[in-house]
Amino acid sequence: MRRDSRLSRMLHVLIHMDRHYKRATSDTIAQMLGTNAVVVRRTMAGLRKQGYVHSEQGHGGGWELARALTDISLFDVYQAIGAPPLFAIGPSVEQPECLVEQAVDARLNDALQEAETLLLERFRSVTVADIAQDFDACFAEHTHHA
Amino acid sequence: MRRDSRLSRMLHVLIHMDRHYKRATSDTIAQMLGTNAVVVRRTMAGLRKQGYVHSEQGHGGGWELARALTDISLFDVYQAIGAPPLFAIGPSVEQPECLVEQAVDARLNDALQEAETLLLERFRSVTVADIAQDFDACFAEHTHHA
DNA sequence: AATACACGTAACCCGTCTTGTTACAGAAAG
DNA sequence: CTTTCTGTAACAAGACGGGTTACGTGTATT
Repeated sequence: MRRDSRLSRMLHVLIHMDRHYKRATSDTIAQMLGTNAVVVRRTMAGLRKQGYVHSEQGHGGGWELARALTDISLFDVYQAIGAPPLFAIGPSVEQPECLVEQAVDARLNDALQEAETLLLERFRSVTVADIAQDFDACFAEHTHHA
Repeated sequence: MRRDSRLSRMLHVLIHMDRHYKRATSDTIAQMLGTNAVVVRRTMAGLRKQGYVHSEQGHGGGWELARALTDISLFDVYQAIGAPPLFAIGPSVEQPECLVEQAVDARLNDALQEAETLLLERFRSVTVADIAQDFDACFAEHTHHA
């Protein structure tokens, strides 16, 4: 396990759910993602809390979209999974006493902050529907050549 | 231990070495960084291989700068420690078969790539000497008010 | 020569975090 | 009342940075 793949996975599943004519069970979704049902429930819990998806218990239950993909941005999904840390590098301690270390961390945090702002800005400006469109275009291309 | 702090630590120590009139031992450096001598040697090994610092064994030995801080950028140091992964998030698999997943990962990688480019650009444009100057300014300010 | 000092490196453990897995309780449909 | 679901808790696995011990090697001092 290297990098947190929850964002990627949730985007992936949201698009599949949009294409799925009926409720999808955690098991069905797990097979799509190549993982397991418990992981799906665990990760989707955040999306449910934010009202992006809805789950029904019992026989015939499962998951379904509660909002249009046009109303869900990558940022929304990122927030819904708990806004995990974006960067794998950073300063060593929170409040260093050493002034040299403070100067180092200030510069480092500046650069990281800039990158984070840009990244989250991109996340905000892209909806899951945009990605679904990318897929549609790619799929059309794919079948056209086949 | 959350985020990789090697870059921060190496920048920190390079500035201290520039201020240090003589060779610094791994133990001395370890105390500055709040860590231990073996970790220092391990991490500094990368800087030595790139020729940014030089180490001398035996009695009276230790570490010294092999280049001016003006000639070492944050990017150089980042590379020297092995260019560890910058991001803590990312796609789930390398080459997904699912076209939906491919579309998701493409968008995600686009955004990550943009952020990485920006970050490394900042790293390239800042020298360790720049940070040392920040410290000097801050230190002057500090003693002035005291 | 002997000793003390300091780097070089391998080996191992620990803490943290994501992910996978098992187990079990609750709810809804047949 | 059994089957099919979700909802959680609990725990193991794997990865990775960092801390620690141990031991080898080179160098100056005595």
